[in-house]
Amino acid sequence: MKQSELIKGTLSTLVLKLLEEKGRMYGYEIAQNLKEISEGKVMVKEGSLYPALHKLEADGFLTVEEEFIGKRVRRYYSLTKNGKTQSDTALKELRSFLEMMQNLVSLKPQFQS
Amino acid sequence: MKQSELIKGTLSTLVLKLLEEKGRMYGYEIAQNLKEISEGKVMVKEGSLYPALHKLEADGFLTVEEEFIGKRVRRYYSLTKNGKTQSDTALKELRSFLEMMQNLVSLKPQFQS
DNA sequence: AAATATACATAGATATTTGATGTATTAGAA
DNA sequence: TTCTAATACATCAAATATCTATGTATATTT
Repeated sequence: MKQSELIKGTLSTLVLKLLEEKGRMYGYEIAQNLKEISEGKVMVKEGSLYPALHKLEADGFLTVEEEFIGKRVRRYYSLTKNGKTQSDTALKELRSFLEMMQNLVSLKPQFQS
Repeated sequence: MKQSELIKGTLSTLVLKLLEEKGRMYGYEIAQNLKEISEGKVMVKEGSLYPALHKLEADGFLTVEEEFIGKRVRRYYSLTKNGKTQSDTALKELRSFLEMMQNLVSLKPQFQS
């Protein structure tokens, strides 16, 4: 099992969390940020990130504003009201899941049936 | 994001861990055990579990012994030597991943760039 | 001038899980 | 005793999410 395979199902939640904290980010920035704060462990690929952003937008969780930096476009994303709600829900679920998994992988034999 | 979606990529590792602890289990037993120790949160479906077991067997990580309980067959699985190694490796990776994810979802704004 | 970094995008391949369906035995409740 | 639920295996089609690869173009650094 590759480390990268484990991230499945968590990417959009991480994106929502980042946007909740930073307020406004563009795709490339999100990828760099995830890489930094995970110390190189979360290396999200463009083929994962951009479709994920498009889906979050289509689901009504993000709004986008295009800005030109010189001639190059940047698509800045922010949370909608529903996005804020979704972020809180998803984070709660993810934390609960992580706690349970920690519990499962650290169970000592003597605590089992 | 459904809780159940988050388990992706972790099922075979959980199976390996259970087998390492219990020594010898059959499929149905594994499913029940995961359900119990996760307090109903991990409800592995047959369509997930049996293919996963077959794959682990095909990869040389598990051996199987068939036993008849009355007329009903049970397929008991155990770790091979490679399976033991794989179990240790996968658990180490999973624990490291969980630790990192815990860190990501609990980061306070003031600790970010 | 060339190489690297920034910044977006999509298509096809891959992997895993789910839902649905199937077969059959056994145990317990009505 | 008959019906239901639990036990125990299995497979297939569909859905989902990610990765690899590829593409385009601008900006910066060497």
